[in-house]
Amino acid sequence: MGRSKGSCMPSQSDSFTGSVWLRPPRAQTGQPSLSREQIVRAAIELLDAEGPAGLSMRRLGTKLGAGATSLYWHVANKDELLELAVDEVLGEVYVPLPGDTSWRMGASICANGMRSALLRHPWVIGLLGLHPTLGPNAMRLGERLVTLFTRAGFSGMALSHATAVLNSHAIGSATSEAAIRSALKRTGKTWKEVAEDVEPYLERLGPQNPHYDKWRKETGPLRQDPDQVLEESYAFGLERLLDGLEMWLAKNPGQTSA
Amino acid sequence: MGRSKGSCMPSQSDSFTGSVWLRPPRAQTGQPSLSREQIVRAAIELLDAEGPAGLSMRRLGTKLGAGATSLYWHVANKDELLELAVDEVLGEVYVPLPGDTSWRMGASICANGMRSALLRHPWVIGLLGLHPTLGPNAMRLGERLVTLFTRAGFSGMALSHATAVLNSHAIGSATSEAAIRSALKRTGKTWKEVAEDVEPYLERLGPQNPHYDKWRKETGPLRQDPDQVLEESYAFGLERLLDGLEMWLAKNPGQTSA
DNA sequence: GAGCTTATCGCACACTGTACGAGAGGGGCC
DNA sequence: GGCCCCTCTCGTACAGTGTGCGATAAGCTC
Repeated sequence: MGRSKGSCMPSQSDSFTGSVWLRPPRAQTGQPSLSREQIVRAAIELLDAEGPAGLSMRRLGTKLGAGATSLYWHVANKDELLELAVDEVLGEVYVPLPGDTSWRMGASICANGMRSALLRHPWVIGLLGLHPTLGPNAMRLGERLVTLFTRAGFSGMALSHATAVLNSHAIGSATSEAAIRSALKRTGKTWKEVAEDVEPYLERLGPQNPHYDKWRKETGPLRQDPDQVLEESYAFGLERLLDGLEMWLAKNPGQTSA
Repeated sequence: MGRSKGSCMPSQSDSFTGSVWLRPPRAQTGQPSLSREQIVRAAIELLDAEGPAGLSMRRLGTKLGAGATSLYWHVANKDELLELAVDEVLGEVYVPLPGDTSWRMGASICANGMRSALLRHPWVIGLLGLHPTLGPNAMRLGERLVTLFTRAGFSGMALSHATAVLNSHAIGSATSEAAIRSALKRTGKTWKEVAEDVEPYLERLGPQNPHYDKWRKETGPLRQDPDQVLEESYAFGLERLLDGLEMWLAKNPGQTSA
């Protein structure tokens, strides 16, 4: 494993980030019993079912009825495979064309889509910080968001910032939510059981964190339904965010140039 | 490797998430030449220097002048070590006590601190989605945030939602930013060189993403200084968010009960 | 047929996390 | 002193990892 010692394959030049997207695809005239798309889809299935640790090239190979190293013909290495998988997941995100709804509704739909895609495939979250995602599906998302926010009245760098903050909210919320869901799944416990487990620990730390402790005892977040709380928390943040963007728009009416 | 087959150490019961925080610490009366804190700090150094792939138990051991398996006395397994490392990093985040500033300024400082801690230690980002972070430093952060937002006028679940959205913004922004910075670092290229590499790819995808393409050519995000753009993008989002929260406060004046 | 390209695969290497059990060293008891 | 026990360190071993390399096979063009 270790740091890559430099690929020796001349056809795969490591331009920016060694990213898949920037090099020409493989020519193809042989007898392909394996295809890149097939590989990526199978990888996603494995990752969904067993998390990041569940994907190994050997397991993926046998799942496809192929030798492990056969995959390396279609995919430069595991990192690249993961990049492809991430973009594939981004392809699931539905973003409405503008005109179908208000920009505010459109932005909500987009963020919701992003959030739920990330929650369907939580392993993506841990990969987002590694490479910039500039696959075709990521680009399509960008296109739709630009369209949406342009119509809304954003332009220039503010446009990019607005789309970025929407994305950040989806990613950040999904991160926190995935952390909780993963713990629930891993332990197989119910929320109530977890709450009971954590209680004594929180009790012990109470004196050091008096305000939190007070809030916890008054509001009792651990008594509530986690699905509802998480959803509500995400939605609350989204609304505040959109309020803030709307406010900015009101104060900065569209100057048509950048 | 594989899924853990259940620890046989009776003193380390796997309650919630198998999390470190919920089990009693080791008794200690021997001749410790190694300590948990020392291990965690060394792990952080390795991770900072070489990223997630740079940390292996063996390397960590030799860095500490110890055998690899000696570490397992102080730390149940690698996952737990990472959990400890994450909390240690969260300990770097400075959150002002309320009264020192307005809640809005306090919240900004907190989010800034979170963001910069994540950017100093980008490997943390990939770990946040795996376990809920409830180490003492995470709790301290929670305490401060609750204090801050309570004074601001939030209460009940809205309080938790408000802190969550602030966190989400910091995490989400840091994720996007870390992705870019990691690519720059990995390739050793300047932003300008990267822009030139990506250009033809974007050009090729232009026809499919006309609005994005138009925006890109008018605004030229790739021509700008990335440090400034990223900082600005984060700050823009934060301001919109705080605006939104302030607006909510104005419309929902503090009912003192939950 | 020859020759070239595309694609698959077995083997090997360096490396991983960590279970296991053997040991060293010190403290408390008789 | 002698004894035991508890804390801590470490060597060895095992199953499993990503992937470089070279040997194949299968199809296309001449």
